[in-house]
Amino acid sequence: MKKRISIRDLAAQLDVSVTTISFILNGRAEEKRISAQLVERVLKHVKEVGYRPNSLARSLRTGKSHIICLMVEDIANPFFANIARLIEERAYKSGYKIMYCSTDNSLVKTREMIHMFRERHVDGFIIAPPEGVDEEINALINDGRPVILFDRTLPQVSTDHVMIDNAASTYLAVKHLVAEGFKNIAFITLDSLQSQMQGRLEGYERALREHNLNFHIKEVAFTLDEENTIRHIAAFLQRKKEVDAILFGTNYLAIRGLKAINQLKGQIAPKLGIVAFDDHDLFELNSPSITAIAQPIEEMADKVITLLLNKLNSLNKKKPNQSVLMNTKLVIRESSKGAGPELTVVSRASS
Amino acid sequence: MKKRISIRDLAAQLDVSVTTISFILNGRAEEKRISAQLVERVLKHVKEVGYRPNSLARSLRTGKSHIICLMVEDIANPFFANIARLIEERAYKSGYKIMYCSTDNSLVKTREMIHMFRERHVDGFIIAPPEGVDEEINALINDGRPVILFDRTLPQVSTDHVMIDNAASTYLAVKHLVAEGFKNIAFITLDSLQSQMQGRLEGYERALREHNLNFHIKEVAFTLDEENTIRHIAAFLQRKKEVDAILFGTNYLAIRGLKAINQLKGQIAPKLGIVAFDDHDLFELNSPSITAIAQPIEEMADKVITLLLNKLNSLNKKKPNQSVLMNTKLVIRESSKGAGPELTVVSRASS
DNA sequence: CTGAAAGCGCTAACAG
DNA sequence: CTGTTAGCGCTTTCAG
Repeated sequence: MKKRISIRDLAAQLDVSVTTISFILNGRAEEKRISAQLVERVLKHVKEVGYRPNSLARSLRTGKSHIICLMVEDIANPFFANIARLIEERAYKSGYKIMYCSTDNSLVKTREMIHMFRERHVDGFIIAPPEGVDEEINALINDGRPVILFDRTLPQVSTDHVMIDNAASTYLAVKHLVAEGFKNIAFITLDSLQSQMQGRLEGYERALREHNLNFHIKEVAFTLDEENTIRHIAAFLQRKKEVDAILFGTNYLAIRGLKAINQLKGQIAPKLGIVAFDDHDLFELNSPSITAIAQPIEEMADKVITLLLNKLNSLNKKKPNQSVLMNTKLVIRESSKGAGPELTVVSRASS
Repeated sequence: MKKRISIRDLAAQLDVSVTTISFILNGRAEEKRISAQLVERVLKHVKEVGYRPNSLARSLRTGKSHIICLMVEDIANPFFANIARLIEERAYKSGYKIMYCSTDNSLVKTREMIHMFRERHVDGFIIAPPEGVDEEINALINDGRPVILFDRTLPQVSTDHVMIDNAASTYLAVKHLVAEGFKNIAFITLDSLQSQMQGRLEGYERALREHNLNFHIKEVAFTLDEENTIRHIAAFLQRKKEVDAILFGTNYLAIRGLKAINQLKGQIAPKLGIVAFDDHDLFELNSPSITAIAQPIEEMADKVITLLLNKLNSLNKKKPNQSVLMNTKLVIRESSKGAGPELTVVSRASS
């Protein structure tokens, strides 16, 4: 209804030029040697009429928006939701707003999103990228828009990264299961070539090889819905009766796997060792409580936003890219307790 | 690096006026009787050079943005994360993008957010509002920006709503617990005056009153962190030894409550009846599995986005406001099984 | 069918 | 210190 007030109206009402007002509003009064009393008069009036500059116009003019785009695989996934929350909080404190969106790991959707955010002059990007968007992301970087990648890398893209040591995480988890006496450790993962999943697979295989144990790998199609994932996992477990422990590659695979195991009660080994990737609020309550590889979510969020703000504040100076590799923590609970520890002790600690 | 191409460049390259290109790009070629062959030439070239109109400029000019703002209490809360996900998906299919943000139930933050989104010409709002933003939201509505409220109402605001029947939900949950033989049913809730929490409280009280049972209400401060919430709940349960069942007012209270109960093993009644508000992925896996009041998330997301799109498509026609009240579903699992059903059967079914 | 031109609201170079 | 003015890139009216 009511027409928004513009800087022009303000100028007319105050009998001052728009330039002056613009300078005052942008904190350049001193620099431009505008009298303190005028500054005060303007500020007072601005407050009275509740004027707020149109940020769209400002953005169009300056190319800046104070908005950061956060693209994750699925905002309903607790890992991403929590990290998004923390990033939003920290960004907000530094005067930035966050626009987030889910990529669904879809190349097409991600491309479209990148385009649309770029058009809207988003200042920087934090992305957990699907495979294949290397080109678009490079275009972004060449365009001078800072990009931080997290959770996974992209082969062709060179920029700041925040990652966990996936291979070391699964490696140590498997060692733990072996130490607990498990012999036939399965790895239930996704059929994904993404770097983080490949890393997890690598750690699993390396640990098994070191102990001369057999691989039991089940790759679930990424596109499968919950119900079908459960069915596939259940079928796998029924077929592989020898499996005595499972390492799950992602948080939702673990949950779906637990449901599958639940349905199979009595049909499979009663005391299956279990380790999940990503911790979960309810894992400690489960019986048995579930051992999990916990990602350092707070530190990751912190690092990601710090790196981005740094880049944002030193746009022209080409700094070398930083690649941050973080350690996970194996939270040991009841689900990975085995018959008893083996005697084999291996001293190699990291990947 | 590379300068973005503008409609002006296009016009020069094609030796056609910007107007013509603009019309063609906006699908008004026919209406403006532009020759099919010219249309084709332009479209072909646009595709070749990969031109994409600057949506910021377009937005500044038209006042539209094809962006919807979704404000929830906390995007890391599974209920909100899941509904956000569904809304995003459906909006996306209709050509709208979603910007979401968490309000933290903070009045100040919410106000600021509303201002900033309004400035950026967001087309419509979907809000789960904190108390006290009535004024800002009314300003939005008066400004012609469609607003849909969900999860809770605001006393002073009249617009479309999507809500569940909170009172009926807790009422039926309590009846169920009573039928299972529980006598001292506690309600652990927030110290919040928000409509949805008040509704839940009301249903609880009504059911107890009908059965002449004692109230056992614990209001946890909204601002408490996880650890302290657990401590408060534990203290409450230790003090009230007579409590034999608990109804939790929100999903995270239920989780924190379960953790408290877990810590108190042995110190309190071994077989506490439990019902949670909001279902959760892992509730069916818990032992005992947890009975929950499940909100119809998909239907809610559907309804919310449908209502908003309707409003968006008929901006001037003032339609009467729609208030949608949805039913929840009590998913009965092991945690609410009591000693045995009582003989009392009450026939009133809804609130 | 097409072109010129007027803004949307703001910033900032330039000229007093 | 302050005002004029030229755009940012697009849509749209109005006049060919």
